[in-house]
Amino acid sequence: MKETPAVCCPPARDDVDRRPVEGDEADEELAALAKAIGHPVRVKIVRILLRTNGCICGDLVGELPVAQSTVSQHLKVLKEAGLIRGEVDGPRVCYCIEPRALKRLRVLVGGL
Amino acid sequence: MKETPAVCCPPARDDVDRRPVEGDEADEELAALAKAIGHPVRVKIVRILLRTNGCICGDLVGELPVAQSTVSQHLKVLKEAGLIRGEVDGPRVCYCIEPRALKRLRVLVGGL
DNA sequence: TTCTTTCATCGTATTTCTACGATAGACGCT
DNA sequence: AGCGTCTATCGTAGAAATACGATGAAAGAA
Repeated sequence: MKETPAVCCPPARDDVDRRPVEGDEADEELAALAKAIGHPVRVKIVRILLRTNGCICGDLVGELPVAQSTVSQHLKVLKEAGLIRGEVDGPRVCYCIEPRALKRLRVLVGGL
Repeated sequence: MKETPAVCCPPARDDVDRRPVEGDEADEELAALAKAIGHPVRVKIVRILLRTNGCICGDLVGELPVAQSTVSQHLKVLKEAGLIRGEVDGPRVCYCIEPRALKRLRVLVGGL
């Protein structure tokens, strides 16, 4: 009954995001978020993390057609963009989506 | 009264897009679209083209902090991603948004 | 035709991205 | 302590992105 650690992935807060949807800052923000998901492997990672919302870890490597170090790099890109979060769970690391960032991306794209 | 040529920018068709929202193809598609807007200057270009929906031309260069050749390159990226369209109007070129592609991007991001 | 304007393309330099294998650190287990 | 597992980081190599000035092609104006 312990398929997924479920250590991380806290329940999403659903408060309102008051940051502007356009302007120079929003442009930079949108560009950065878009760039982060601007790679097929990273799209897949996001999808996997959403699907297994109990957020898996290095099982990602098994699901993706690239080497472990490459997956780690992509995870780093997503993390630096704020789209995911990693939490150490013993010897492994549990990644999960940062729902606020994803929502922000949707808002910014929707604002176009 | 002829601020903008208004030569291109046909009225947007609003038929339904039946392509899947996930799967390998959708992943590639989303990654490509996201990558295209994954640069601040290109975000600005998209915004300008949306605002002046009568689609302007090289006035873009005046609005952006980069050289003419660089703007041209960014326009090429957006065009190759299918997000914009250019139509020759005498000596100048009139660019405008491809609404279907933008909608597709929204759908794909929304599908995450 | 010649000049001017508008834009794309070329050539180039610099930076960033992508991917891999190898290595090292952290942790649990024996 | 020693071992195996998991993951990040390093080092490297090749590809792609970004930016610029210079050049060229196309169209209208003189």
